[in-house]
Amino acid sequence: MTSTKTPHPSRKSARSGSSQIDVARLAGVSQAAVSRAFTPGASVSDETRAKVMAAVDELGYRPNVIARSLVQKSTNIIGLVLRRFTTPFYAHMLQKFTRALQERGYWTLIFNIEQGDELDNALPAALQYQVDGLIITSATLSSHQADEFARAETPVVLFNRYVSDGHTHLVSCDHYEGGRMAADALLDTGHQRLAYIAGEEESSTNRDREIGFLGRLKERGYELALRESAGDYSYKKGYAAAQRLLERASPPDAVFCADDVIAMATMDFARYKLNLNIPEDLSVVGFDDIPSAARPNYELTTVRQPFNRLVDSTIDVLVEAIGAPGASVIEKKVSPSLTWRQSVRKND
Amino acid sequence: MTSTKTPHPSRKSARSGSSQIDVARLAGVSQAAVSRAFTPGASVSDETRAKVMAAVDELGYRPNVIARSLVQKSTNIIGLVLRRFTTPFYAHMLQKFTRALQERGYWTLIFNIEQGDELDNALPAALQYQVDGLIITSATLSSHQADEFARAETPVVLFNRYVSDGHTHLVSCDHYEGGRMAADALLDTGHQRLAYIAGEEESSTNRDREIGFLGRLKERGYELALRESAGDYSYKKGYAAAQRLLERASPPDAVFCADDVIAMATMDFARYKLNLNIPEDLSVVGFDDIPSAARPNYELTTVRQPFNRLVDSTIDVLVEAIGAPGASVIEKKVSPSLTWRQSVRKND
DNA sequence: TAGACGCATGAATACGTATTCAATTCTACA
DNA sequence: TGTAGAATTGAATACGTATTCATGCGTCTA
Repeated sequence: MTSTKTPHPSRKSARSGSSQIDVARLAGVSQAAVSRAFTPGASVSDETRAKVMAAVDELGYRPNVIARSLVQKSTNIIGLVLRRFTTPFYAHMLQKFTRALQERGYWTLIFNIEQGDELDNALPAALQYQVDGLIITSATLSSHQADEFARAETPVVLFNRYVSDGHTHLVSCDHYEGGRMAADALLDTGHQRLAYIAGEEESSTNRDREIGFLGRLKERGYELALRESAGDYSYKKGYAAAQRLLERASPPDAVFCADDVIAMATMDFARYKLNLNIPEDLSVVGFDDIPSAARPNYELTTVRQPFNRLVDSTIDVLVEAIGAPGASVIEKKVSPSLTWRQSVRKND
Repeated sequence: MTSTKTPHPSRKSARSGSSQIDVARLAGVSQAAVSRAFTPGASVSDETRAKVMAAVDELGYRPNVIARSLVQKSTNIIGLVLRRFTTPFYAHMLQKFTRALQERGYWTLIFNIEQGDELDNALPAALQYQVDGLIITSATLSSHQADEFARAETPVVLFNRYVSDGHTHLVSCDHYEGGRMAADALLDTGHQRLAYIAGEEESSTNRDREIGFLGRLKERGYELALRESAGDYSYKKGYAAAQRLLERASPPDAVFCADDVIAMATMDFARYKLNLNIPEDLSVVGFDDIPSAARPNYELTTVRQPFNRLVDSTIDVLVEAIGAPGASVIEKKVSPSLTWRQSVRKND
């Protein structure tokens, strides 16, 4: 045997500090022992564990989660696909998601898909990063895309979309039912000339809310008097849509807005540009019940999406799917409720 | 023996689809060839690359980034430590950060540190996940913590903190200068009785803004008449602070608020509860220039933090530090500017 | 006291990739 | 046509960890 054994003087490992091998050497044990000292259920004597931990402290060793992920085939990372960061509803969602996931031992990897085609970019990336699961908001999967995740056995939950393809888990607020609630709220209080301001036309949430609203109107023998579209869920677009709507010859006496931000914009335009009083001259109903809807200058009556329940359910579904791969598809629909405040006139 | 040896017929790799070895086998080449086919600069003939890609398509193979990260010692993941998700300023920051990082080929791993001690949780996790770099907002590193990152050669940039310890990169808006601008704005327009409403007392941004404001007042022979503290940057706390401030016996004629949200709350309280006119009866200056500050019902005059420049600079610094480890510490201060709107009375 | 059994341990291996190294083929030029 | 040099290739190795397997040891029971 030609000894020499590739000397490689003090290589000291380039970047990630020290490894379990370094710790093992210093502690006078095997690398396996070091690994076991960090593995909860493993079989290690208190003595070697103590030796290991002493060496760990001396070297400032930290486990390399990437290496662990490679062998365990689990990263403890959840991918979160998101498109509307600055909208209050989604900002709160993001906050809740990251917090709740952390409490369950997961970290959140963000995929921003605001630009047009970025979903096609994000999904492969999520797969390549071996995320343990994926939450998709404001987007839908093609069946081909769903297949790819199925093949990788990576569970996906669609958040606030309801396009039952029988392939992807779904957790959504019942926007359709929410639209119906808005209709009832306005009809029960005696309004006659109803309008709807749409948000993003392509989004299924917007569509479901509108369908529910119109359907309920028809059921009760009414029909929609006026319709405007903001185009997206921004304040600015909402404000412009409100202007187009309210400056018509015969304006509505009540308007249901696709979300709270549009509703707030509508109230602002009505009050500051038209000097209308709310709710005396115009009733407004929103959707979401974001925190600012409760501000004293809005006091918005709105359809409440049950925030925490939506997020918790989504994570429940995802975690369960991670634990039991191949189980059947879960579809959960969460009911909204109506939060009564001061933006609807009661003139029965 | 009773056991049937648990045959495990076609193991087929449990989770992550197929590997380069599978591709190699199918294409009739070596695993190294497959790797090279995916490595931009590598030496592969067009012929083998074609064979590889054909096999890739057939198997639906995707590179495992985790494995790659292990050998390359680089994950292309940036950690982002964040505390205030729902505050408009930080919601926009998050949006910009994820977008800009993606454009440079990085993905964002979120560390939510809203609970008290979670920074101590997040930092080790970031190190264990081998992030290529870390951006920390609304928090500061202890020198011990900074040392840990230095040892791991993981660059850290503190965002909007200015605590020069000579150890961590820093990118910040000049909040001190911003406070001075607010003072000048109010004094130049002839206000006499000035007040300040603080945000989160412990935050360095709040402190710097106040020190700048007070310092400039003193320089010009004035002093602060009244001070209130919201306690944090929420609308609710701001509203309550405004109430305490404005219901005093001799209220101010102008108030500088630690951020736009507090300023908006102040305006709302003044108008809806006290029937004051703004700016005739009370002038208000905010800080940040978030989009909603421009809404027609606020038209808030405010100190603008140069949003895009802050984010871009932060990423520039981080990327440069990743490319040149061991280089000297970078500290970049970005100047704010004043956005004039309608919430300040001009009575010179 | 012998045997059975559980616990601790280290050597070896696997995870999926990039990269070094040596060997081979190809190209071009004289 | 021969050869230097470039281009291509596969075998081997490394990255840092978890885990299997066989072994050694001590303890308990009969």
